[in-house]
Amino acid sequence: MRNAAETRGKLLETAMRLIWQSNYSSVGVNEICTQAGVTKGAFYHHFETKADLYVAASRHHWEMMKRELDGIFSPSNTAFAQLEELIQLVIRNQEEECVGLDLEVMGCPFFTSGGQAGAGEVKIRMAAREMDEHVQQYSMALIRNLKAEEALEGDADVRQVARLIHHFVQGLLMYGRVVNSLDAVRADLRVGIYRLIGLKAEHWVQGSELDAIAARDAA
Amino acid sequence: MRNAAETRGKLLETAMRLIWQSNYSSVGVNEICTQAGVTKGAFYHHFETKADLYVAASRHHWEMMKRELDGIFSPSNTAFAQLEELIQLVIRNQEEECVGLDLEVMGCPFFTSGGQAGAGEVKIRMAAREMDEHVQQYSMALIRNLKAEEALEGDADVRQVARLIHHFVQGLLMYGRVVNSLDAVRADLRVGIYRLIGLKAEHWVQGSELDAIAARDAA
DNA sequence: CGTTGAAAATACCAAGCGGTATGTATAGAT
DNA sequence: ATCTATACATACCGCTTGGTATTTTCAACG
Repeated sequence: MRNAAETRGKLLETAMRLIWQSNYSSVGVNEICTQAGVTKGAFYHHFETKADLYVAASRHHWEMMKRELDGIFSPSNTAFAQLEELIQLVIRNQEEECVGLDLEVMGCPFFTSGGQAGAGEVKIRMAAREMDEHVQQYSMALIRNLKAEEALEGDADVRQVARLIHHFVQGLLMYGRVVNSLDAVRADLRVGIYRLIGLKAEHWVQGSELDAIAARDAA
Repeated sequence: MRNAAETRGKLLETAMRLIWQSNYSSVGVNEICTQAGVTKGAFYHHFETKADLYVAASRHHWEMMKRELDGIFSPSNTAFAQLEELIQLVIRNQEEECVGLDLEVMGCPFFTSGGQAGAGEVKIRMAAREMDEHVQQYSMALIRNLKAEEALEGDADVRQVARLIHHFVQGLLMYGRVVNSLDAVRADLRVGIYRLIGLKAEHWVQGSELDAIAARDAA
């Protein structure tokens, strides 16, 4: 027909973008439609409710993030490279999402919405939970890999450390959003993760190495 | 007159409670007034806008939290006792706020709202920032005290570690809210903080000691 | 070509939003 | 007793909300 897939996709991406910028309850269906260049008729043809759109948009967004993550967690990367690339992905993601906006940090769309969903909005909370579980699987894989390379102090519970990292990163991104500073995120992201996973001191990347990384990234 | 202070106080507390339960943008002025047993005329007599009420409610809430914190950080407590009591305060706060609700974790009201405030709602973000700075002062004091007792590995930047803890706790509380489980918070709160501050292993409270603490608390 | 069914547009709804205008009641000073 | 400023109540404003009902457009198929 008149390209239903494209209309649907536009709604998904527009919704995620707008909700990410502010929040679920303050973004209206009308605004989503307007920004997507679509009428309300089209909206309610594709989605039953606003909440359903949000759930679909969450999954859609995850599919794209998953591709990036799978690239990072390719077995062709060492555990250290995986960790480093993951750290930089977090920063880069924020940079990319914020171009053209007066925000420097957006945070995580799933978590942000899920964490503020009231008792009523069960679907929203469930979506956030779903995403959290996905992400934690990747964190767990990373920690296992680091453990295998004997890069960690002690022998922590893999699942727990994965959660700790998750909590920390989410909190940090939120903080970055509150103070509206990506540098605030950069300042704490790496060291927080290092401390939580108990990375042996000899593997800490810092100082001149960081400059080298920055230079390589710029190229 | 007809007890303006009480009316104002009721509005402040009701607003904080409702917004905490769901979020700033989905709680209406009407609902706040109804729940507070006050009419809209009274509301707009005491506050210019909904945002102003929120800022006032934030400060009001902080005043009460400050009292609790000052008790914990009394010089009559050792640094270890301060840490321990702080951990338990976080849990207890959540327990108390949730009685009668179908939520197990509420998170932090300032941060939750501030982190989701759009680019427009500057006042809300500022309020969150204000509260964050208050809390971090206490965290910094704690870390300095622990450092003075030589309880920490290495010599980390006090201010940074205070931030790390802040990020972690906020993220954890948010997570607890998403999965709606206070046990999820209990499971990770202590160990996350220990790892971030680099508490020497010999000072870790765990296992049987935790049971003892629980028993003492129950009494 | 005509039919059919998905896709999309238009118009509309009751309910709620934040905020205001105006009126009334009451406590305290004169 | 009167006056006044504060504290509150009522009614209303224009606008937006999520959602629906109805109609129109259009591509694919027989």
